[in-house]
Amino acid sequence: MTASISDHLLAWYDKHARALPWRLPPGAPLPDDPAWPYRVWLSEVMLQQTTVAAVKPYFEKFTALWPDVTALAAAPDDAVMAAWAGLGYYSRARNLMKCAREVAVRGGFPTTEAELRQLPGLGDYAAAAIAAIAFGQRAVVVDANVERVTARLFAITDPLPGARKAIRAATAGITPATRAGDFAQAMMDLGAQTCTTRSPRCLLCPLRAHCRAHAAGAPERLPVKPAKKPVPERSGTAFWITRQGGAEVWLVTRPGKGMLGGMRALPDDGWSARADGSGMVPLAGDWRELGAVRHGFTHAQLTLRVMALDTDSPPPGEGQWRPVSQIEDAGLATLFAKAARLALAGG
DNA sequence: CATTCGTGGGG
DNA sequence: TCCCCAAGAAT
Repeated sequence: MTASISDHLLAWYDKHARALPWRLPPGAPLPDDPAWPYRVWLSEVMLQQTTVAAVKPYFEKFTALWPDVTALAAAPDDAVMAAWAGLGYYSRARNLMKCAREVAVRGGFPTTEAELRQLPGLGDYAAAAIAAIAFGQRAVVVDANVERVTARLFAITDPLPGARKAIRAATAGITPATRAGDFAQAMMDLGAQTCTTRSPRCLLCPLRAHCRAHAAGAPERLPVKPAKKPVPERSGTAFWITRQGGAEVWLVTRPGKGMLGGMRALPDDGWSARADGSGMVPLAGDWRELGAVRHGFTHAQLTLRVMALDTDSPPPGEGQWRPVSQIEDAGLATLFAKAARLALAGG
């Protein structure tokens, strides 16, 4: 039988695999070390909808602070949320803690795809990826890279998300019985570096001869994606409330669900992706207008006005005074870090 | 099935 | 500047 797609791809991967902090060299035996599945799991969660470049420093920080799942399970919530600050999609960090604690109680990660799928924060993709990469099991791993590569290989022209079933079936058809983890990572490397969204580098592609979209002449058109909805424009106000002449600032912890859920933050006027903030100040005083910051979310574009007040009276509600000198370590999401920077610059 | 959830980099 | 989107999951 002629060499298969997976054979070609694995041979390519053996030469061209990216070296990544959470990855073994191609073909390496799986370490018999509980820290190994932990690192695979941590990287997979961090990499959800997030670029490799963005993940790297966070992966290094997390593994230095918490080298294994037991250590992470024992960490206080606010420390984990603060360490995640800036990486985005904060429900991942909340689920990360839930998952770590479940895994610590049961004495280690489960090794089957079905069991992994039951853990918080692990969906179809991550469960398959961890089963294959961490435990060497044959699992069909489909992320956005694989979706793109497979749609092109087989010239699947049905638009997403309807095409997912066919894409998954086609991916299953080329997933090998052994080295499924390397195969998945090879597909993702290929998608990230060669079979890219806008201008695929077909001349460098090991699967060029197998690719129906390349043969047809317009691989960059696949997969067909649905039109995106317009992003609404929102406005809100954040409050930089200090005491002792600006030495300490009042920070709150946002509710556990919703935008920036569970994160330490500046108090604000209740803006959301769905509605503008009220614009009302939380306490009376001689407020100063410092200006505004712009911040783009996936589903809203926000202009956040920043107002400042130095006061001796405690603001209403839960919160705590934090030293302004350590604001960089307070664990603010990027939006509020921008607002804090504006305040520190004096408007 | 559609919506909600961040952020930073590249074209 | 603007738009696109990246190792998706939860609801």
